[in-house]
Amino acid sequence: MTPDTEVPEAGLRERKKQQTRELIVRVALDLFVKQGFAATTIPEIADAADVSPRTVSSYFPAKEDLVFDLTAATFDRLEARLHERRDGETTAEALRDWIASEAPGWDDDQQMNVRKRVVHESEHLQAYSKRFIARGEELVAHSIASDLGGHPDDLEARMASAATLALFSVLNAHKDDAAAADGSGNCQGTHSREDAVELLDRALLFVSAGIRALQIARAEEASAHTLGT
Amino acid sequence: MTPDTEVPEAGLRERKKQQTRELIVRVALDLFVKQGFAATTIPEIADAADVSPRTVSSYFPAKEDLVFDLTAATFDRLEARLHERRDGETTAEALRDWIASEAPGWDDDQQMNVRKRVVHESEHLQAYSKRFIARGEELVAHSIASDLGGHPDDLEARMASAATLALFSVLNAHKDDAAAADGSGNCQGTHSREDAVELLDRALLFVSAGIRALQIARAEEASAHTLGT
DNA sequence: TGCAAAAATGCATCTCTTGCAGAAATGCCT
DNA sequence: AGGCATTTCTGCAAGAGATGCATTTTTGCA
Repeated sequence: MTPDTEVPEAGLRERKKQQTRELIVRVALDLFVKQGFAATTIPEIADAADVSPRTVSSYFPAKEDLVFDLTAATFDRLEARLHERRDGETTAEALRDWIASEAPGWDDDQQMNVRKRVVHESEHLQAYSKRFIARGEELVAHSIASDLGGHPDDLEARMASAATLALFSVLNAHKDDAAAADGSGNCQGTHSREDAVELLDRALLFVSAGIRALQIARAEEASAHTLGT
Repeated sequence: MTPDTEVPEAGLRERKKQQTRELIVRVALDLFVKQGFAATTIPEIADAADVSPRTVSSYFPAKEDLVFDLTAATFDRLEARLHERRDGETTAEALRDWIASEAPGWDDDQQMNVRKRVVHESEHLQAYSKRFIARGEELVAHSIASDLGGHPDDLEARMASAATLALFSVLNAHKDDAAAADGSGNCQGTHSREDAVELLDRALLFVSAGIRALQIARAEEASAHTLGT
C-alpha cells in the first residue's frame, strides 16, 4: 500500500506516459489536417512521434481514438461530475456546472478547432463521434432517471438526455458555419463561450417542459381510469 | 428510352441481384448468431452463400452493413415518406404514418429479432447502429425545420429530432428486456406492435411541449426587449 | 547498485477493404 | 437462334489496422 494520498500527483512515470500520449495526439492531428485522416497511416504517426507503431496502437485501440482523445476526457469529467453531485442537486444543475467549466476552453483550444476541422470532412469520423455523444446520453439518462425515480430506458429519460445532448450537434454545426464562412481554414473563436451555457439553458427549458407535459398526460390518464372513462 | 412505365417491375436481373443480397444477409445473420459477429469472417459468409468473398464486399461496403440492411431500408422509407408528404402535412403526422406502417413488421420479422440479438452483445455494433439513428435524426431535423421555418441546425429542430429518435433506444431496450427475461434465446413478439405508435405519440407530446416552451420564452424575451428591460 | 514492475518495441498473423482485370451471366436486338 | 453490349461475379493482390506474444528497455524503489 502506498503510505498516504493516492490521487494528488501521479508518479513521474505516469506523467511521462501522459506526455507521450499527448505528443502522439498532437502529432497525429497535425498529420490528419495536412493529409487527411484516411491518408495518414499509423506508422507515419509513429515516426513523427518517435515511437513504435505498436505503441500508438497500445495507447489508442482505434485510429479514430486519436481524434477524440479530448472528447473522451471531457465526457469522463461529465461522468465524474454527475456521480459526485450532492444530494438534492439536479442533473440539470450538474450539467450547467459542467458545461460552464468546460466551455471556456472550447474556443481557444487549438486541439478542439483542429479536431473539428478534421471531423468535419470525414463522414466516417462524424459517425464515430456519435459514440461519444451516445456515451453522454447514457450518462445523462441514468442521472435523470435517478432524479425522476424511473428507469434509464424510460422514454422520458431517454428523450431528455437525447435532447440535451443535441446541444453538441448545434454547437458543432455553428462552429462549422463559422469555419466555412471564414473561408480560410483558420476558425478561431467566433462565439460559443457563453453560448454553450445559454444553449444548455434553452435545452433544459425544452426538456423540463416536455417532461412536465408527459407527467400531466399521465396524471390525466390515471384520473380518467379512476373515473371509469 | 423504355416505352412506358419505368418503376413498376425491375428487370429479372435486378430481381436476382436483390435475391442474392437477401441470401447473403440471411446467411450472414445466421452465422453471426451462431458464432458471433467478430468471429465470423467474410470468406465464411461467402462460402455459406455460395458467392465469392469479393461479391460480399461489393454488396456491403462494411461487414457491419450486413447486420443493418433492413434498418437502412427502413430509414430509406422514412426519407421517402418525409419527402413526399402533402403540403400542410406535419412532420409529426408523417412520422406517425411511417411508424404505423413499419411497426407491424417489427415483432414477427425474424430478421429484426435476430439483428437485435446480435447487436445486443456487441458494443461495436451498438455504436455502429448509431449511424442509422443519426441519419434518422438528420431527416427529421430537416423536416421539422421546414415545418418551423427554421434551420435544421437550430436547437429546436435538433432537440426535437433527437428526442423523437430516442424512441428507438426505448424500443430496443424493451425488446432486450423481453429477450433477457425470456432467458432462452427465443424472443418473439412481446409487445411494441402498437407500443411503437403509442410511444411516438408520447414523444410528440414531449416535443411539442418543449418547442412551445421555447417559443414562449423567446416571445417573452422579445417583449422584454421592447419594454426596455 | 541491483531488482522487479511497467512500458515500449519488434514480429507475426489475421481480417477487412479496395482496385483491377478477366470470366461469366444476362438482356436485347437482328 | 446468334451475336453483342452491359452488368455482375470472380480471383488476385496489395494496403492498412488490430492484436497476441516474446523481448528489450526504461523507470521506480529498496
